[in-house]
Amino acid sequence: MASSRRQYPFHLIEPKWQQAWEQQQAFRAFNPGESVPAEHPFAQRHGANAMTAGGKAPTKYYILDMFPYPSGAGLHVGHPEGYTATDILARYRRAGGFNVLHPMGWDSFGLPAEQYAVKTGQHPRVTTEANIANFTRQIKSLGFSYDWSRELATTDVEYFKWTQWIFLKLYNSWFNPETNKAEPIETLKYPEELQQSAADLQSAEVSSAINAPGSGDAACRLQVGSTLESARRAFVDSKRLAYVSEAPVNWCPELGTVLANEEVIDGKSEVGGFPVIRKPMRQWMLRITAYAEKLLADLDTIDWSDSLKEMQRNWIGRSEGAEVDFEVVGSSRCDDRTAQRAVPTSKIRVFTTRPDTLFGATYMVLAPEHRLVDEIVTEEQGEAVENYRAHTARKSDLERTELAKEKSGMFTGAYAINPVNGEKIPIWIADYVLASYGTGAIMAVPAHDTRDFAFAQKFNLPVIQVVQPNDAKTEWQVFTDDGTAVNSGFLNGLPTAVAKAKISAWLEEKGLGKKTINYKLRDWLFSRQRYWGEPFPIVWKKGPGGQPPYHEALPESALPLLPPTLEDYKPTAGGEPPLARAKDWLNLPDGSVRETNTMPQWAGSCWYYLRYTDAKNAQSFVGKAADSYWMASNGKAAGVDLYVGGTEHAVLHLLYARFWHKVLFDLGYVSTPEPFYKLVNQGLILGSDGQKMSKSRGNVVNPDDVLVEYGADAFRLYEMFMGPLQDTKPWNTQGVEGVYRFLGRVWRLFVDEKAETAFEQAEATTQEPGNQALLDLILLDGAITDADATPAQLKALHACIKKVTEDLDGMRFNTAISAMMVFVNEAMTWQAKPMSGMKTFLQLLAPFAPHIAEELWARLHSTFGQTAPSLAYAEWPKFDAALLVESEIELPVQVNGKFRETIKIAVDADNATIEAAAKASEKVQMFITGKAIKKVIIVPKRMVNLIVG
RNA sequence: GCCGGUGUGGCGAAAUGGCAGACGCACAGGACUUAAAAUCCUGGGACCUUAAAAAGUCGUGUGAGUUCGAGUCUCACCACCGGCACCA
Repeated sequence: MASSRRQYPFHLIEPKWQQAWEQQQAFRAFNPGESVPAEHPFAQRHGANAMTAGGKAPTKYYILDMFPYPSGAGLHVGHPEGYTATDILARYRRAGGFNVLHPMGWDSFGLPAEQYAVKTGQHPRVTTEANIANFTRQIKSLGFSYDWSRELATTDVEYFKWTQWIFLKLYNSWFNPETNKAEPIETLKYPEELQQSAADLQSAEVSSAINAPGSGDAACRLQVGSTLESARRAFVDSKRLAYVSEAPVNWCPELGTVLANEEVIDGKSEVGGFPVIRKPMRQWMLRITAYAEKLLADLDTIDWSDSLKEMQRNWIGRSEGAEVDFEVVGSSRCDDRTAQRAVPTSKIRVFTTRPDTLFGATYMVLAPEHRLVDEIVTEEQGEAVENYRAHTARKSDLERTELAKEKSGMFTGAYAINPVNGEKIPIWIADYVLASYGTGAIMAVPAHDTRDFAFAQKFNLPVIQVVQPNDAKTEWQVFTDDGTAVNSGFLNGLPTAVAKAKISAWLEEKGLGKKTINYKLRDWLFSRQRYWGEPFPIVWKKGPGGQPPYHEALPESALPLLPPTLEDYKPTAGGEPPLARAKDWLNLPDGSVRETNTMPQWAGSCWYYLRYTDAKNAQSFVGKAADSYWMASNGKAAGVDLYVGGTEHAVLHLLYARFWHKVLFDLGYVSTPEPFYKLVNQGLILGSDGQKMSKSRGNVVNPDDVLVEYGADAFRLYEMFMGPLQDTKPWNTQGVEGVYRFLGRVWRLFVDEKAETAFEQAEATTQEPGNQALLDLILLDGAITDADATPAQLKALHACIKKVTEDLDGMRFNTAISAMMVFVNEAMTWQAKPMSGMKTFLQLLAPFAPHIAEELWARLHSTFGQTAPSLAYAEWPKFDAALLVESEIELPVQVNGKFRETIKIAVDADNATIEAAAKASEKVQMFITGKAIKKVIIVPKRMVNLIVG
C-alpha cells in the first residue's frame, strides 16, 4: 500500500507555507477599531484603515468549530472533518471579501485529567497543557487558517474568571414573567407580607407566596420564628436564576459526582456507563425552565437541521392542557403539624392534556413523593403506603425504567370527588407518576391512556369509555387519539378539540381549573463534586441565632476565584468534594466557608464563541463593539454565521449555550437573542470495517500517519471527497490514495518533467532531509504561456468555476472536488496551457488544498516575472455565463417515454425543427415506422418524447 | 412505542420530474520498462444473444399510484442508523 515514490514534494511545501502564514499572521482577524499593518494582506485588499472609525469595514463572517476536549489520545480523523469543511469555507469567504473570524480553542476542564490526577497526584493542569500542546501540533499540521491570536482554553484563569462572572449574573438575576425576561435581582419586589414587620409574619402566608418550581426547600427554611431578613432572603433565593436545591439528584458513586438529567442515559452515566442512583443532595441549579418557551419559539428563527430542532423540541417537551382541582373526601390523618394549617389541603391539583376525558376519570394517582400523601392517607393504609414509598425511594432510575413493564402502586385509603359528576374516586400512589412533572398528580382515565389502562387492569379499577373513535371499526379501549365525546354529560357528541375547549372554559368559570402549559425540560443541575472545574464564587455564612447557613455571592472584584492546590484529588473520607480538603482555602476568617462544588464542563463551552470575538479583553467578558460587529444581525442572520460540530451535542451544549446567551441578551450584555444562526452537524467517520472507530476494535486511523504518507492537502481533500459532510461514512485509505494521485496530476499539470527528475535526484542525494532550497530546482512546464485561452479551454475553466462556487455555497465539497478533477483531466490533454486560466484554477483549488496551491501560485507568478499577491486574499473568480453557452446541444429522444437516441441540434431550434430532427433519426425510425404519432412532447433544451400508438 | 434520517454497481458516491451510475476506489486489459513501481491509455450495472459486436430486455429496499416520462412526487410496507421513552 505504501507508495514508494511521492507524487509531489508535499513534505517540503506544507511546512514552508505553514511557516509563511504564521510569520505574516495571514489569518489574523481584525476587530473594529484596530488599524491593520500596511503589509498585511488584509490591508492590501481592504485598506489599512478598514476597521478604524472612519473606514469601511468589510462584512463579517464568523465561522466556528465546536472546540475539542484535548484528550490524551490526540486527534482522530473525525475531528478534522468538520475543521476541514469550516477551513475551506473560511478561505472561500476570505476570497469573497469578507472579514472572516475563524478561531480555535480548548474545552479543557474535564474528567480524564482529574482521574489521572487522582491516580498519580499530577496536577490536572500539567496533563491538560501537555494535551493541548499535542492537539495544537496536530491541528496546525493540517494547515487550517485559524486566527491563533484568539486561542483560548476554558481552564485559562483569564477565561474562567469570566465564566464565574457570568455565574454571578445568573445568581443576581431573576426571570420576570411580566416583562418576559431576566432582570437584575434588584427589580424583584417583595410580596406584601414581606414588606410588613416581622411581628406580622405568618409562615403559612409566606409559604403561599413562594411558588416557583424547585423552591420547596426554600419554603422549608421558613419556619415560624424566622426573622424578616431571612424570610426575605429565602424569597429572593427562590427566584434567582442560579439557586440551591435539595431535591433528589442523579448520583454516580463510581464517578463520585452528580450528573445532569441530560448526562444520564438509561440509568447509567453517559461518561463511562456507570450506574446512577437517585439521592437527595444540596445542589446548585440553573433555572433554564424559565426559558423553555423562548428556547422553543426561537428555534424558528435559526437555520438548523429539522432533526436537530426536533430533538430540542422533544427535549423541551411542551404540552398544552389544563390543571384541574379535585376535592379530597374521607378521613384525613391529622397530626399536630397539619392541624395547625390555616387552610386544610383538601384539594389535589392534576395536570392533563385531555380535560375532555374528565368524565372517564375513575381514580387518581399521586407520585409517591407528593407532599399531600401524608395528609390524605388513612390510618389503615398508613403502613402499606409508607412501605411503598420507602420501596420506590430506594429504586434507582435504572430499576424504575427496567421495571416499567409491570405497574406498581398502593391505595391511600382516601377518595376524591370528580368535579364534573360528583363521583367518588379512589386516590392511589404509584411511581409511574413522576413528582417532577406537572403537579406530580394525575387523574387516571384508563379507557384512553395506555399507562392508566395497564394500572387499572392490574388493580381491578373501573374503565369507562368517554371517547368514541370516529372510525367505527376501531376498538374504544385504550383509544388515545381524538374522537367524539360520549358518556360525558354536557360534552356528549362533541369532537375532542371542541370538547377540550368547552370543558376548559367550564372549569375556568367554576374556578375548578385553568388552561396550563407544561414542559418536560427540568432545571439544569449545575454543580459537580470535582476538582477540575470552575469553583463557584459563593460563600456560606453562618445563620444568625442558630439558623441554617445561607449563601452569598463574592463581589466581582474577588474574581477570578482560583481552586486551591491539593496533594490529593480524591473526595474526602466524608464524601465531601475534593475542594473541601483545602482547609485554609475553605475556611474564611469570619467563620464562613466556601462552596466546595465546581461547575460542570458545559459551563465553559456556554460562551466561548463570545470570548473569541474579543479574546484579550481584560475589562469585560466581551466588548460591546466586538460583540455587535462579529455577532451582529446581517439581515436575517444573527450570531455565529456557521457553526459545525457533532450531533452528540444536540441537546446538551446547544441548549445550555442558547440559555446563557438569552440571559446575557436579556441583561443587555450581548446584542442578539440567539448565538448560532446556521448549524451543521458533520457525520461520523467509521473505521474501514464500517464500525465505529474504537481502540478495542483496532480500527482507529491516526491523522499523523496519514499525513506522513500523503500530506495535509491530500488528507483534507479526502475527508471532503468521501461524501456529503452530514453523512456517516467509512474511512478507506485507498480513497486517500485517489485524491493524492489527483494532487499529483495537478502538480504535473504545472511542473516541467525534466526539472522534476532533477529535483528528485538532488533530493535523493542530499544530506538534509528538509532542504527547502531544493524546491528551486522545480521549473514550470514550458507549455504554460501567457497566450490567450481557446474557447474550449475557457469553457472548461468557467464550467469549473461555476460548479465549485455553487457547490461551496451549498457546502457540497465532494462534488466541487469532482468538478476540479474533471477540469484537470481535460487540462492534462492541452498542448498549450494559458497562464491566466491556470492561475484561476489554483484559486479554486486553494481553499481545499492550500499548500500546493500557494506553491504553484507563487511559482507561476515568479516564472512570469510577477509579484504574487496573497492567494488567501485574492478575489474569488467569477464565471462568465456567456462562455458556457453551447451553440449545439445533444437532445435525448424518447419514444413512448423510453430513451432511444440523442440528436444534435442547435440550441435555439424551434419545436418544428426539433420534431423533424427527432423523427429523422435512424434509430427512432425503427420504433415509429408504421405507427401513428399521437402526440409530441418537447421540453426546450431538455428532451423530446414521441408518443405513438 | 413515538420522532427524525437513510436505502442507487464489488466499494465511497453523483443526478432543477427528462440519457441512472458523473467523479473516485478496487478490478481487468494494454503502452512504457530487462522487470517491477509510478505514470499514461482502454474497459466495465445485470441479463439475453454473439466468435466479437450491434440490437434487445431488466435495473435506484418492496408493493401500489400520479405523469407523456419517477432514483426524484404521493400512499402503504420492509430494513438499517440516530434521538426520545411511564412527561399524564
